[in-house]
Amino acid sequence: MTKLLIYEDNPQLREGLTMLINGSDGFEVLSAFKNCNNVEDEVRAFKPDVILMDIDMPGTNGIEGLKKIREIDTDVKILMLTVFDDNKNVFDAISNGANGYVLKKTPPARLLEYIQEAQTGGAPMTSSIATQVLKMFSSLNNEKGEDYDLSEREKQVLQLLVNGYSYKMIASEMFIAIDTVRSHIKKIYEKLHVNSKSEAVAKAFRNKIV
Amino acid sequence: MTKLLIYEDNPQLREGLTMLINGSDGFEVLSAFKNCNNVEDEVRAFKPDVILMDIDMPGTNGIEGLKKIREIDTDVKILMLTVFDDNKNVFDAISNGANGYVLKKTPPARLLEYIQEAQTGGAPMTSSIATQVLKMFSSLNNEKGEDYDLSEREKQVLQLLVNGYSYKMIASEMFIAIDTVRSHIKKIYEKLHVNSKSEAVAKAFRNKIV
DNA sequence: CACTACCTAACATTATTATGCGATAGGCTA
DNA sequence: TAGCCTATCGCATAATAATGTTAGGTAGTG
Repeated sequence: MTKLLIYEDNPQLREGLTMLINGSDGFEVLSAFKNCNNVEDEVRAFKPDVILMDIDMPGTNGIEGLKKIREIDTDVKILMLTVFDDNKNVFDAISNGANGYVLKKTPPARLLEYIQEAQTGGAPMTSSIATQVLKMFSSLNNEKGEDYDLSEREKQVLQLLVNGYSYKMIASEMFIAIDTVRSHIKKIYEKLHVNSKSEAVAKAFRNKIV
Repeated sequence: MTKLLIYEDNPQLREGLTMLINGSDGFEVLSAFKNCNNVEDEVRAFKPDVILMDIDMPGTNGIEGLKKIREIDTDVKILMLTVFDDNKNVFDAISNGANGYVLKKTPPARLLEYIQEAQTGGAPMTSSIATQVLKMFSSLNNEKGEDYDLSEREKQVLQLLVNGYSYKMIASEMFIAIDTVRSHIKKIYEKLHVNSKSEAVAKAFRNKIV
């Protein structure tokens, strides 16, 4: 028997969800609340298996509720419910340990499947949400800032600077004179609009040039 | 009519998938291949809507195939098929622009739904895969390296170094003598096991101390 | 061909860093 | 209370880095 708590401010939806779930074999709604103001106490008292959490609620919203719950319980499965596949909320929900994220318009039968999946360790997501997640993921790795038009040689020098090499070491590593290293670095500083090694290194990291 | 290409080395599964999909209204398998050796030409020739791509194939594997396709076509939907929800592959697939990732044991009916979802811009995922993705996501933001036992004051100094401040500037910013700055920095270098500003800055970035 | 960008190199000067040694003072704790 | 850590400051010196200027050779482009 899967035991649930529901947090949803809209009375119709709250009632509807409760009836749907209670009318299904193997599911039981322990209680349903219209806000998260006492979410910690409630979770502690009811010890649910799965929590359905609306994102958009007056007072303590769903993300806040999620955080509060995760402070006292890292095991209970939390399924976020939302009307929109809004980028910011998806990100916040995920980074705060939500187990799934589904749109409210999900058909009842599918919703029950999702609850089941969440309980057994899955991470059910409406596919439009999943798209958001994938986009965030790939953008995380591909966000390269400007590359400042560094020439090949300049990039090599910068890379060595980042690795902590001194001018002397760079010169010997690249088989060029130390004065040439100076020239390159001067050019790099101009292009990056900096005027010290550490600034250049910092900029290299921030813009993922390295 | 959704037009598909299939890449799958196992003949039984390849035939099975083809028959399943061709036997379903609205779907048509244009062709099925046992490896990705000529994937670019094939995709250009057939112009499919969706590609089913096995991960584990001899020769060019599914991830390589994915990359090759993405070089010539960023629109076609690519659904990765795999036996295991293996962390590394999931990550690679996602960062290279896969549109979905499903286990081979997915029931046929569900697989057809997934294909449909992928075609309409969704990102279908088996929920165990989604769990992987969420874990990766939250770990990305929480991975802090060692903090090297820097004192409060030392962290402040390091932060300013990262911001490109010179000793002089740090001194005036922190209202202390430049020689004190020197002392702090010497201590920081000892703790980080480095011996130059740029190395310290690099280490700060790498270990997310800043 | 003139122009531009890049890589190379040298010389000179000043500024900044790195390092060593020493010292005072406050706070914590065994 | 003695011992330890942190934060503060000073002095001195050697090593590096930053900046300015100049310049030869190569390659590509309008």
